[in-house]
This record gives sequence, structure tokens and C-alpha cells, in this order.
Amino acid sequence: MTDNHYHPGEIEPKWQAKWEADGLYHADIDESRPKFYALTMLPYPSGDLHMGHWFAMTPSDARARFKRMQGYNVLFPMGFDAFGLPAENAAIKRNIHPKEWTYRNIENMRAQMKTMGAMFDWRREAVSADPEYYKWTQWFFLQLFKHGMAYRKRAAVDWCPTDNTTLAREQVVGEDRVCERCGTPVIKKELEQWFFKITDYAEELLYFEGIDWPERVQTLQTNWIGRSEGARVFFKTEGGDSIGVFTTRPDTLWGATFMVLAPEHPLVEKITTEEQRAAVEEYKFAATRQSDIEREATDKEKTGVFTGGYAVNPVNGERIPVWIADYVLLTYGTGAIMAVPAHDQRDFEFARKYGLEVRVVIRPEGEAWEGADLEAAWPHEGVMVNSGPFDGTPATEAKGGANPAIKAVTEWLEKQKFGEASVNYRLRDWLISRQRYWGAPIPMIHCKTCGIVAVPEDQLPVLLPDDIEWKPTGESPLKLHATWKTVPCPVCDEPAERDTDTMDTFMCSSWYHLRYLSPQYAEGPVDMKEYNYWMPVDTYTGGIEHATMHLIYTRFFHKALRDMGIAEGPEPMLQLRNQGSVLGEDSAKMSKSKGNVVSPDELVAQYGADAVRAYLMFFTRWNVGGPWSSQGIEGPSRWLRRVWALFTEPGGPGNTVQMAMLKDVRRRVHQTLKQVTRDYEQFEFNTIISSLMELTNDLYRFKEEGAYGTTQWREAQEIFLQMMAPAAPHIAEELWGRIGKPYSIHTSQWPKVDEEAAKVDEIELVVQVNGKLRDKLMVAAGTSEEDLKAAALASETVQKFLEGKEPKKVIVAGGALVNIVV
RNA sequence: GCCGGAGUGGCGGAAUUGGCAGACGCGCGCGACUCAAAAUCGCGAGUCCUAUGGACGUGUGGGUUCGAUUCCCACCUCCGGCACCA
Repeated sequence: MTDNHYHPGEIEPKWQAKWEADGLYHADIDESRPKFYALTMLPYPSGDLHMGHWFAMTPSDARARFKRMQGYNVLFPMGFDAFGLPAENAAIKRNIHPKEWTYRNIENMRAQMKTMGAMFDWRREAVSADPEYYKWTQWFFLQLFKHGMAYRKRAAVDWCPTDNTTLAREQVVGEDRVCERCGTPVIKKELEQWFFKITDYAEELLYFEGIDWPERVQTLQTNWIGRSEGARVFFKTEGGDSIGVFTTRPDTLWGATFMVLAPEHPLVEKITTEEQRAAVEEYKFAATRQSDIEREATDKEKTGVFTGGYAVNPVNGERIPVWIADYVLLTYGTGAIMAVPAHDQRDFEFARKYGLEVRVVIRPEGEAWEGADLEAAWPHEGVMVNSGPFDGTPATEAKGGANPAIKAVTEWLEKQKFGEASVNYRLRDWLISRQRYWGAPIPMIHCKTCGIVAVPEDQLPVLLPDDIEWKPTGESPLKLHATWKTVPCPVCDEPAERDTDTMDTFMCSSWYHLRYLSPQYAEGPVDMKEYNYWMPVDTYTGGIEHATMHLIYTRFFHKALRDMGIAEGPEPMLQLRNQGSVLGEDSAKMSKSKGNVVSPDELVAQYGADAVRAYLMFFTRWNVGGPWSSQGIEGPSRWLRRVWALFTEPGGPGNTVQMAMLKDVRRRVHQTLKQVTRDYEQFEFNTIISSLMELTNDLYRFKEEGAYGTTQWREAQEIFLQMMAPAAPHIAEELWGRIGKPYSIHTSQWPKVDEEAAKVDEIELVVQVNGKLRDKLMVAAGTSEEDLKAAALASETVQKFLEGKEPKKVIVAGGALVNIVV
């Protein structure tokens, strides 16, 4: 570094080494300072750190650094979500052990991450595939099991035929119902699996009070949970069995002219008459052969079969036929509906097709509609008719109890004991069993005599064996292991079998924020001393794609732990911010197959980490993202070189230095500080960089005008470097030293805005005539409205536009604009 | 179908409380330096016109207002979520 130019390739590794040697980013409990837990989503060790990781992590790092300079004791940890399918797929494809593949990738990515110059406290690193970690993942499973939150159920579950495993409902995406990971259409398989009772928390998960999460995530989660308010009503079959239905429209009960059961409904067998049995069996068989996509296609014509059985409508004692149809889903509500063809379009179509009665029970006042005349269902407002005691009750379009008809009927149903108010959710319980090897084994034992038995806590972890053969058979690889699964039953000591499935990796990531707090702690998942100091997470950053997966699971997990007395508070993460994604230069998603991948390593080698960081912060709104531009990065890169030269090259001749100019220096510095402070707070990274660029341009001019070396200049360089430090930590540290400030800029105190200095003393008065800009005048700040008006009217240009007319009205706005209306 | 979000120069984007549209940057043009190039520095540019001036201009059409990228209504396009959900 003899030529005095900016060489990021030299200064960056130098400072990274020093920061690490000094433990500059170690965060320890310090009761004397306010804590700040900044968390960014941990990566899956896929092999290489890509631009998306940089885009997620470096602005998050800048924000954490800013908080630190503001005086907070900031913890910003990092780790790896190390279990998962790609490791196993690599094993199958390339004959490399998943453990080896994973840990090699971790080594590589950790080294890559260190080139970011982020303030990660690596002592806190947690790797979910370490036995010391997954011991506690298993322990949490046992706690959930002991509290009745984990249960086993046989059900038709989603199965990915490519990944050869079951999936949670959340991992099946899109209209085509494809596997979230590999894009293969999922199929249904009837299997006995482990579930977590996330549905117990459906209601609570809908409340976001007290947490600052993006509206968008709240909407996604709310849609996903899918709350609907209505009533559960009990019909009776002629055989005396009860059929519960869920309806959002109890006010239309008198219009129920038939019932429909899902083909798989348990009562179908019993209710079907001998004459109808053959037809019913045939329909059921056809339904099972259809894929979910076919079956759930909304434009499909409705089909169904009469069971021969009848039920009794409790509200009017009417005998109504019971049908089966695949438009009724076993997985929603009770798997049975009361069909009200006059007021539900689906029921209407079905009734018309099969010649079933349509009876109007709600119609607009003054209309005389009868069911036979209807051309479509009427799901709108009106007055109840044909409804016994409720005739004349107005029905609005409001949902649930807000609708007077629904409210009245529901109350009546409860009194008559025909039914009750009920809330139904679309959310399903979380299926966590995976028929794969590279995950945390489910710590349960199946004993012929004792049934399902938990592995005693003192026997954890249930270690994953290393000697495994990977065959994509659809069976858990652990099942095929010669000896692993055989264990004595913890209760009766007879030979029993371990559960051979592993846990969904979202289970590992539901609590990693706790493991970071004490990754070496052996007495429990987390040292409560650390927990009590650091939790909750103050700021959580990551991609929106986790809205209905990780982010819903981790909230559930926290709430479940809270109810078990392990965690505290209603929510684990107080503030959430999502970054967008960096696309390839062709605006397509970066992918190897498209050949549009931009390698951060190469860019760091070419421009330096600071330039990559600054560009990622600058090029778009962080929560939006956008296409990478290999030309665009030249801008921030040039800016860093200009900043370097600005503070390392001596100033010009410095003739007569104008006091007014020095005042301008301070004004611009403090104006920028005000803006930049606000923008760091609000994650508006792009305007941080542009404000600093503007200030750079101004400082060049001031330097030219002789400001260099003055007190004002010294303050300007200090504040400038401090504002820059979170974004570009290496160059800021280097220049900080070169201007003679003590190491380290990153532990220096965030400067205070001098409001007085930031004030302008002269403003440019904008003068409009009829709302159109006509002139600009320099006036003293704080000039009275009267004087502003006078100044505006005195302007020659303005007079020209007034054309001698008298102003009707003169408006002064914000002390800086006059609008003259004629 | 329902629920969100977005639409601003050639490009990425800015405009914080309804008050100068286009900050900052990329790219482009011209110039300086250079034998030349790169780098660097300086200057220029929304569009159009009858050009020291003016008209138009933030997806489209209306509205409110002295004044609208910003608020309201309708529509178009794109993106995302949910969807035979009873």
C-alpha cells in the first residue's frame, strides 16, 4: 500500500483479521447497556454463498452496526440450517456422505461470509445438524409430546414422489399443488404420521398486536389461517347418527334441501342403502383415483351420487336426502355440508344438475322469487322468508355475528340445542415426519406391548447413524439400517423399534434464535441467564417466502413453549423486515441453468466487499429487490474511490476562507446526519447511500473552496465516516485511522444532530401563479407570511403572469412556497 | 372469484405531513488531461414546440383542492397470496 490509492483487497482482509483477533464483535451480557438482538435468517449450507445471501445479510449487518453505534449492546449471530434434503440428494447422486457434504459446505460458506465484513459473533454460531443442537430439537419434540401437542394420526397426507417424503401442507404450493422444494406435483398417501397441534393456536396466531411486522406478512398468515365464523349444526340420520356440519350461513338453514358428505366421510358406509351401494362405491373409487388438482379444479362440473339415506333438518324436522360429492372435502370443516342451493352457487349447480329442490329463504324486500325461477344462487342481502320464527328478519352481507340474521339464528340454535356458534380454520396441523435420513430422528419408540413410548430425556440425543445406504425407495433410510432401529423398550425392556422418520427441518429452525444465545450450553436448549437478557429478538430480517412456513412455525413454537413455561412473552420477534430478491441481469431469477448467476466472490475480488455492500444497499428499495447490474456497481465503487481521495489527498490552496461557506459545511453535514439516522432506523438503505453521495459531492466543492483543514472540515470527515461505517465498515475504519481517530470507528458513538447547524438561513421561495411555477426568490428563513406574499407579488416575472389582474387569493405554504390565484 | 402490493426519463430509483416531479447513480453526448486509450475531472440532457420563452408530463379516465406522484371513485396492466373452504 505504497501508492496511497484505495485498495480494498488490502485493507479489507487486514481489518477483518484485526476485528476478529480483538473480538470486536463479541456480544456479552452487559446489564449497563440496553440490549439489541438483531437476527437474520440463517442459511442452508447449499455450497456457495450467493448474491441473495449478501443482499439479505449485509444491509441487516449495517442496521445492526448502526444500532451498536447508537449505544445498544447488539447481538448479531449466525449459524446454519444444516439438515435437509439437498445433502441427501448429493449423497445419492455423487456418493458423498450428507454429513461430509454439509460440513464441507459450512466451512466454505463460513469463509465466504467472513469476507462480508459483517459483525457476526461467531462464538455464538449454531449448526442444527450438530448432535449438541439436535439433542435439544428432540428434547423439544418430547416436551410437545408430553404436553399433548404432538400426536400421531393416520391420514391422507401430501407426498412428494421425487423427494420421497411427506410434506407439511405449507410445503405444497401453488395451483398445481407442487412440492415447495423440487416443484414436483404432490400425491396423496394414506400414512400414519406425527403432527403438531398448531391449530390450537390458530386464533392467537391471527393477532399481531404489539409486534411490528409488515402488513403483507400479516395478510399472508391471516389468509393462510383462513378463519371463518359460523355455526356447527347437528343433523340426525334416520339411523340416529349425528352428522355435524359447519356453515357460515346458519340463517339459511331453512333452505337446506339436501346434505352432502365428502366421499371419504366415515358415515357414508353406514348411511348408504343397498340399492345405492354399487353407485356409491363406484363414485368413491373414481374420486380416489383423481388427483387433487383435478378434484379441486374450481371450473369442474359438480358430480355426486345419492346414498339412499336421509337426514332430518333439526330446525324444521324435514327429511332431506344425503348425497356424496367430491366438492365437499373431508379436510375442511366436518367433511359434511348442509346444501342450500338457493343461496350457495355450488349447491345451486348441484341441485339443478340432479333435480333437487331449491328453496328461497332470503330475498330482497318486494321480490317474490321462488326457487324454481332462480337462475343463480342469491348470496346477498334480503329478508328471511320460509324460515319459521325468523320470517322478516333482515339478512345483510356482513359475515358472522355482525349479520343480524346470523346472530339471531345462532343464538336460537344454541337455545334449542341444535347447534352452536363455531369458528372454523383452514389451517391444518403441522405434519413433521419425514421419510428421510438427514434430519433429527424423532425420539420415539414403538413397542408391541407398551405402544408408542418417548425416549427418556437422559438418553438424548438419539444419534443419527453414519453407516447408511441411500436408496430413494420411499422408505426412511433409517428403516433399512441393520441394527439402529432395534432398542429395548424404555418401559418393558422388551425389544422395540425406534421411529425411523426424521423431523421436518422447519422444526430445527423454529428455535435456532434460542440456541444462538448459548450454543455450548449442555444443561438445556438455552441458558436462561442469556435468554432473560437477550430475548425477544428485536429485529428479524429475511425473505418473504417464509411467511406461511418458518415464520408461522416459529411463532407457534414460541407460544407453545410459553404455555409450557419454557419461554416468555407473546411473540419471539418484535420487528420483522423482509428484503426482496436480487434477480439476474436478465430480470429472471438467478439460476445456474439460466447462466445468469453473479458470484459475490468474484465481485469482492474485483470491487471489494464495501463496494458490493454499498451497491446492494443503493440499487433498489431493500424490501423490493430487482435485477443485478454489472454496470450499476460502478457507481458505488467510484463513490468509495472518491471518498478515499476526498479524505486522503490534501486540499487546495485555501485562500480566503469564507465563514458562510464553513457554515454551509456544517449545515450539509448535519442535514445529512439527520436524514441518514432516520433512514438507518427505517431500513431505507438506498437513500442512505445517495445522501452520502450527495454530501461527498458537496464536500468536494467545499474542499475546493478552502474548507480543508478547518475545524468544520474535521468534524465533517468524522461524521461522514461514522455515517458510512455501518454500510462500508472497512474503508470507514481505515480512513478513521488515517484522520487520526482512535480505533475503532465501530465502537464510536453515533454522532448527534446539531439542529441549529442543520437549519437553513436562506431559502428559495417558490412562487406559483395558479399552481404553476413562475419564479424562485431567495429570502431569509423565517420571513413572515406577509413579507413572503409581498416579495412574491413584487417579482417582475410574477407581475407579467398576473397580466394586471388582481390576485383573488394568495396562499403561503410551509414558509417556502407562495401560490397566487387570479 | 376473494384479499394484498405495484405502475415515475433510455435504465435502477428519489420526492419524509397534499406544496419546485425526476435527487442520487448507471448509461449516453460534448469537452479537458493523454501520442492514444483506460482512469479521472468539468459540462449537458423528461418530452414536444413557433426555444433567453412556453405547453405537456408520475398506467388510463374522472373527482376533491389554490395546489395531487401523494387523497377519493372507476378502469387497465403486472406481481404475490388464497380459492368447490361450506
